[in-house]
Amino acid sequence: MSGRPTLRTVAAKAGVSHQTVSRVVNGDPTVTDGIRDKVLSAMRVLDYRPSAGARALASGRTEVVGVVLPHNPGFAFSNDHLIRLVGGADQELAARGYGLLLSTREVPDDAASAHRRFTRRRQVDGLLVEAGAGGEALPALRSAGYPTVVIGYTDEDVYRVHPDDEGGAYAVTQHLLALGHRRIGVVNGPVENRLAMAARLRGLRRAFADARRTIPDDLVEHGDFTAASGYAAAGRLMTRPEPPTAIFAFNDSMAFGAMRWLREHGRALPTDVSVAGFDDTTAAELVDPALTSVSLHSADVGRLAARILLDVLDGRPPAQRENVTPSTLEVRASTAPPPMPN
Amino acid sequence: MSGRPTLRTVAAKAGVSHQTVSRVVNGDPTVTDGIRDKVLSAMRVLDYRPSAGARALASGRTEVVGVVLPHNPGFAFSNDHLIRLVGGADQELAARGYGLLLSTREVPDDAASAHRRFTRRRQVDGLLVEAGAGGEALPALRSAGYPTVVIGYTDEDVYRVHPDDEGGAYAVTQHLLALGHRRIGVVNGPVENRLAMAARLRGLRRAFADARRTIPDDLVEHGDFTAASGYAAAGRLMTRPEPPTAIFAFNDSMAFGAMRWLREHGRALPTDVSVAGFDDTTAAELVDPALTSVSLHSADVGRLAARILLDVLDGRPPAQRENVTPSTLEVRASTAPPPMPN
DNA sequence: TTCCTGAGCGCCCAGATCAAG
DNA sequence: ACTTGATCTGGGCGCTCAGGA
Repeated sequence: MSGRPTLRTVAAKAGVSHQTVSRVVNGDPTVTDGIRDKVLSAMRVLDYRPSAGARALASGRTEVVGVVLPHNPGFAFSNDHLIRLVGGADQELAARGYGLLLSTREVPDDAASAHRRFTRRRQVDGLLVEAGAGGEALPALRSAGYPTVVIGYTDEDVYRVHPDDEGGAYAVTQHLLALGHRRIGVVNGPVENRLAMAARLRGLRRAFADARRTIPDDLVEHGDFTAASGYAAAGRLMTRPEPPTAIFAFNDSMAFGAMRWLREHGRALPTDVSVAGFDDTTAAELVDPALTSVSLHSADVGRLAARILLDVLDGRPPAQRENVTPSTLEVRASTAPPPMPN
Repeated sequence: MSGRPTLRTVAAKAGVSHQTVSRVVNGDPTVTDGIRDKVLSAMRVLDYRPSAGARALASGRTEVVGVVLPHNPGFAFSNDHLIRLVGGADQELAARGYGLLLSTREVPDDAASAHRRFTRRRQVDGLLVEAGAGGEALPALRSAGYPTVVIGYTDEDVYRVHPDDEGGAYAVTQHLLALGHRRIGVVNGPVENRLAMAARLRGLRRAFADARRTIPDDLVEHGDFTAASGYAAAGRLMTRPEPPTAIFAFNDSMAFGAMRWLREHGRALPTDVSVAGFDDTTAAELVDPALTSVSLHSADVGRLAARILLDVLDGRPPAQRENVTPSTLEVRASTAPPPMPN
């Protein structure tokens, strides 16, 4: 006597069997129109709502996917990226009637905790895992039989989706070369993201090669994605005997740090030195000069990852494991031709 | 023959009844130690995992709460705020064994859609709703019997949690007054957020009153939380006969817009004009000069909202409907004493 | 074809049972 | 024989699926 109507309550009211009501609820096309109307109006009158729990129990599917995100404030991934990722995934999942069970994870912590929250209770049909949040747990997930799509880069042989980091870096480099820059300083990212960083370096090298220019190999510095590390890297680059005329930082935060170093040391932006970033965070267009950066279109990444997972769940797995979404160069005021040598 | 072990499988292996296994799983203290050990080892050997669906069906509770967020890129709420909110809520929910089902919502859209995704299928025990994402649907939710906690401001008589906007605005104003500013221009936010904006105005007025200063009532402009509107508002403020010496924008984006206007019109920051914002987004410390702003400690807001919802679900509802989390002033380089009149 | 019937899915709850004090 | 505490038994939560009418 919980009060809520069930399939059978509705069936009794509509004068049909519970199974017929089930067919109506699930949009079975073999239901006669007259019966369907009767059932629908009974459902409306009783304010019937199906029970996800009962359905999950009987069918073995929950129609919910788990999303595992890293959650380490101010490090590695921008909040902009994460929230757009989730928004895109949610949009795609909602369109197909799926729910999104979220688990954030403090990144240095017990390895498998976030996934286990889902899989230990069998509340999800599959998983979307941000690479930084749990690449190391993938074998366990696979053996547990959970279809998984990784968002980002991984060595594991799983479905994965990532933005076109190589293409983005290519576009930045090409843009800087076209402006006339020859000595381009690079602020590389941390080893935790070595696969994404490798892709960006490939794009950089390819752009130099296509322009038939030799890449100055003494101009790569490392940072850890924080503004402070970008500041320090800019200092190291600019105090070399032959400093660069442009700095390409592998994320926006480091680019902002580099801009700060340059301003504090009397360089005019962008006339003395150009700066470009990566990720196109909201801050990029708010700083002065606005930062040229690569937009990853994070919502598209989330959408595609969700679509692939749903396709796998529907039994039509995509042909390729690795899927790439386009990224685009956003040219803003922070990049300009290098100063004339005189 | 799905393969997965059930309570009864474990029971058979351990030589006890299924109900005893259930008691072990649920931590019933009346289980004898010897039996508990036998059951636990059987569970381990069989890799038993409880089925959330079956449990939900039998108990009527899902141990999942729904979180409804607005999702309108670049407007009204910063991504920083949202993601920290969710992170805090998730942390609290996870600690009590609850899951977090997320639904993002494009804000101008069909009113109740996001909540209905949860409630129509009865997959959640309660809801956390961002005020901007669904205040208008609250009566419907309440009548449907879903315990709900609103994050933000609302006129409805529901549990709600919001940061101390009034205190934050008080702190900013007091800070500016202490620096010597008398004419403080205000860039107010949009009417959609009128309750939060009213709280900030109260803080502003109280600070003037406590300092025994009269508030210049001709220095309030409106914006819509975008940088462009902050830019325009700054223009209107600074071209008055007696322009302000400081601008207090009711969010960071508008503050950035104001900074841009000031720079483009030859004002030195902060020596000619001070600027303060609200929300303390990541961009605040990346711009130059770094922006003085009010930190809302969004994760704390999310945590408290989750805790209140869980308390309601546990049958021990808090005494008060309205709950406020502290916000703090982050003083940075964008605020300084006004120029000496000469 | 369209609809119906019956048997579970894996769990929780209530009441029955059984060992001890 | 009469509590008290630990364990067991049966029924049913609301749905889907297979097979029959």
